Amino acid sequence: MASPSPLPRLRRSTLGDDVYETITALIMEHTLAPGDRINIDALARQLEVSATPVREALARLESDGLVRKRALAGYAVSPLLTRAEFMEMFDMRLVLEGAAARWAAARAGTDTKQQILREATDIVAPAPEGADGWPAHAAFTKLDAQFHQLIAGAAGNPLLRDGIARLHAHLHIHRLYFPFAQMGTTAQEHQRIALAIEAGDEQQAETAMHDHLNRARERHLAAFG
Amino acid sequence: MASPSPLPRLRRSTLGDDVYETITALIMEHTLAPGDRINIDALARQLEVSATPVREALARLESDGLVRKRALAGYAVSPLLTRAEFMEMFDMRLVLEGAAARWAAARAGTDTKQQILREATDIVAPAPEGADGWPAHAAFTKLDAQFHQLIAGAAGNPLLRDGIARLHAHLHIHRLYFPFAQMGTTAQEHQRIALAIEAGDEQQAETAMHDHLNRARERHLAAFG
DNA sequence: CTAGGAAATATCCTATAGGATCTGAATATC
DNA sequence: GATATTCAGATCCTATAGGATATTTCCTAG
Repeated sequence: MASPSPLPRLRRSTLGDDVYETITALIMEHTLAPGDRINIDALARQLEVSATPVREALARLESDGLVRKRALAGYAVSPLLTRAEFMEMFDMRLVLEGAAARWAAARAGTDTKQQILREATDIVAPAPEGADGWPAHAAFTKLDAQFHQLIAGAAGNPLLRDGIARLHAHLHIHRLYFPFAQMGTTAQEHQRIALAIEAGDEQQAETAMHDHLNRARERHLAAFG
Repeated sequence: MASPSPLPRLRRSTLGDDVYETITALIMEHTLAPGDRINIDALARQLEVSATPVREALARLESDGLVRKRALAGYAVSPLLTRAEFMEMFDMRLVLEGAAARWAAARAGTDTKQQILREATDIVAPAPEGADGWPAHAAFTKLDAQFHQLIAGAAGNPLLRDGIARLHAHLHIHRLYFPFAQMGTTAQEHQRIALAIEAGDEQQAETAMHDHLNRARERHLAAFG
């Protein structure tokens, strides 16, 4: 037997890391709903840890923008976006994801481009068991996020990828409040983006991404009454 | 006497907030240099606080990207950017600050536009006491950052402003390692940006900002050998 | 019934203590 | 001399305790 590859490090995380991930998930799943006060002591009891790692996790989440701190009064989940904030976020998406599409068209390798095309196609048939309504919507939302995340990664700039991820975390929290997606229309929009990226056409990729985002914005605006 | 306006809240921050700001300043001033290990206990002793608010401040700074954590081994100041990272950061600046210039041209009010013009002019005479060399460089760097920050604010999108601020924090850490600025050239570039913004010419504002950033990139590349 | 104040309780924040793990120096082995 | 092992001390992480502050509840006066 040749020399074995080194064993993977068994553990390089702490309780604080676990708590951070747990709280993030609680927020994403709306167990901690937007605007909710976060009771540190109660949460620590539920998680069966002391308040110390909970506080540290919340400090990180504050800088992530997912929670807000009021000194001496504790933390709360960041509220749902106002209509104005929603518009600002889409403006920012236009800037960042437009650039991501452009750079992906310029830089992505063949394998990645094929994967982007596959993801654009997969979105049409998201529900594996003929599910309908909310489960279909959830599956679609997940695939939509994967598609955008894939392009963000394909752009080849970690700062851009992280910036888009931050926006998507906020967007994800809002998914319960958005109207059910129009999957056919979105799929076509995704495919136009993917085809432009595959063709290496930077300008067309950006235009298609802008088109998609602007239409998504209009679709989502119904949630703001 | 009409009803008095409510008195300002006397204090709405905690020791942890103070520690966060102190550590940020230590990093910005290179008292904690890039790559340095951060000894939590020693730092807590120096600051005459317990380790608790220090750990919380570091948790926030981790999410800010200014420090990195290695579980069970503690924190270190994020290292200086590699050449590749520096290039990625400038690509990101082109995207974000290009958009900021465009939006500022479209949205800024007359007062703000005048202020932008003033700041572009002020950068020519940064040293109040005929100082030379490093103090002039420091003063220039500060005014340069103010100019960019002003435009980011004038863009009217808080997400964009925050994104640019994050980039600038990283850039600021590197200022000790960059060549002395060519103030005359930079002033001209700033003025071109400011004039385009004042004129409300979005495209020209973005082009001028791109031009400025690309030239700044070239000037700074000497620091990478 | 409403408003204001006081008291009780809960929560937040920080210091301290202690166990787990890491780091670096000293020592042993080849 | 180079490398591996051991060990002591330092450091990190988390739990606990206690004081400060905020929030909630209760009571009283108008």
